Amino acid sequence: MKIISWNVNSVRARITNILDYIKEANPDILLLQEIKTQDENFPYEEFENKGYQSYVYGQKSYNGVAIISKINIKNIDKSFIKDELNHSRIITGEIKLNKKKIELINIYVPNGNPIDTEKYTYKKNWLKKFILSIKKKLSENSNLLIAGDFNIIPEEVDVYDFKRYENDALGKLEIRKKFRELLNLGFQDVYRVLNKNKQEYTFWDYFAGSWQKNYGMRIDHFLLSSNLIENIKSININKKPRSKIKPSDHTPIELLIN
DNA sequence: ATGGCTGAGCTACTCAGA
Repeated sequence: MKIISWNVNSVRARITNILDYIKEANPDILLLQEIKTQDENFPYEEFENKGYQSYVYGQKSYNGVAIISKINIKNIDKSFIKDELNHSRIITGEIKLNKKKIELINIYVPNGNPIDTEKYTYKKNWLKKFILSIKKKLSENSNLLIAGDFNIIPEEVDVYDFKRYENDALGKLEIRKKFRELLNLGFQDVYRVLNKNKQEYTFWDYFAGSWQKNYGMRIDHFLLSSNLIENIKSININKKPRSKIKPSDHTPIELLIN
């Protein structure tokens, strides 16, 4: 089973790129973030024509997440946390894999910049609530897959120049500790487990030739419950979509699991 | 490098992103 996570930065502006990518990558499940549209304007038909059903938690202009799937997803939930700003940032659902019931948790964590504003407070509170809900979920189901745009640089190796981000909402120790807190609940950062020291990124700014200079960061992640680690076949950051015309600033991460 | 580039909503310009 191939599960892919991708912050597309508007599903409608990106629809051609996404459909081209699906044709090549052929995912079973595609977890999208930042779809930037309300449910009623979501391009359901374009995905349906390719054999996918869409489960959408949209929002006008900003945020928004969706699960695009060839297989049936059960118990779709859009209220994993109570979001204090009513942002659409989490959609969850269940799949069956080798008799294991796996909960898919697709997230778009707040950016949090600038750090001296309420945006940073919102990010911290959001992560706090999220971790609490994960703890609760773990007491019901120990097979969790959390994927998406975490807006967290886990370690110094995960960004082209850490010094520039140590006082940024993506790289501050306080935020990176939230990531560690999640791992300590019994999760593995799948990319890092399979690539001990590799420096690869999932995001490059549109500005100042960041892509060309490889000024990127690894902020999109797959976290998997430790007891699912034996099921992993591979994980791959696919840089190709970032090199296309009219790209998202993020590129997809592809997980193969059996 | 607190800049610069992109998308949405809207139709001039702001907000948000990271």
